[in-house]
Amino acid sequence: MRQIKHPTIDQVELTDIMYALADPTRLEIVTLLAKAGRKMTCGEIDLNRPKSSMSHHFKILRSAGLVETLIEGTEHMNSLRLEEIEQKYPGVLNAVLKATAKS
Amino acid sequence: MRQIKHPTIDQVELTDIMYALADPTRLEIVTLLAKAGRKMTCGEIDLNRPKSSMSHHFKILRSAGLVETLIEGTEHMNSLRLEEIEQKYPGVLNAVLKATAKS
DNA sequence: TCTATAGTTCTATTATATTCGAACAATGAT
DNA sequence: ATCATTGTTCGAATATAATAGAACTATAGA
Repeated sequence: MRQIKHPTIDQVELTDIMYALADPTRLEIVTLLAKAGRKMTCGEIDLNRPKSSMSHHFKILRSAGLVETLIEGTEHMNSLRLEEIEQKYPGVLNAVLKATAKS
Repeated sequence: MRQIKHPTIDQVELTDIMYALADPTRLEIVTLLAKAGRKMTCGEIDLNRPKSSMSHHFKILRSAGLVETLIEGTEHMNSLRLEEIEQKYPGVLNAVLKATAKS
């Protein structure tokens, strides 16, 4: 079962995270993952956009180090890399999530 | 003395802030302003780029609500809108500044 | 093996951003 | 008035990103 490659946390730049979160669709994906607090498939995160568009956004979230995707069968299980990011950039992601949680 | 218009804090979207901070040049401007903790002219913030490029980045920082620019004579005095942004998005900007302060 | 499912990758189109020289505007000083 | 200073705006080139249909890959199940 071939898995997707992710950046190690030390490869993650702050500007990568900012860039990934600058898109409303991606911010919503991240918010939904945080609210759920569990792994979710791409299909579960339905924002009324074509698969290819969603896949594009997931790819950017992964390359920014925000999301980890594990392949399980035909499904891709996505989760936030919250702890790792908090370790490297304390408070950043949590503050963003606190802000999006209100709306 | 005609002043530049800025968005009110309630007009500032989180994605605007993320977008503005996603550019390394702009993140550096914001970091320098925070470190200085005072108003700075555009000229003081010398990142070895042409005036027009710097002006462009300041414009985006202003439109994102991150920077306030007051015209004083021929100089444009820039400052971070830290308190306002902290009020609306608690922890976000401070966490980013804490991250950039280390490097 | 055939089929369905989940998601990626390819490709093209369109939209946005970045960069920076040159021209411009506003102020202050001589 | 003229000139220097500070920064903006314009314009055009180049680069990067978003969008989405179509083809493709990998796995699971019948």
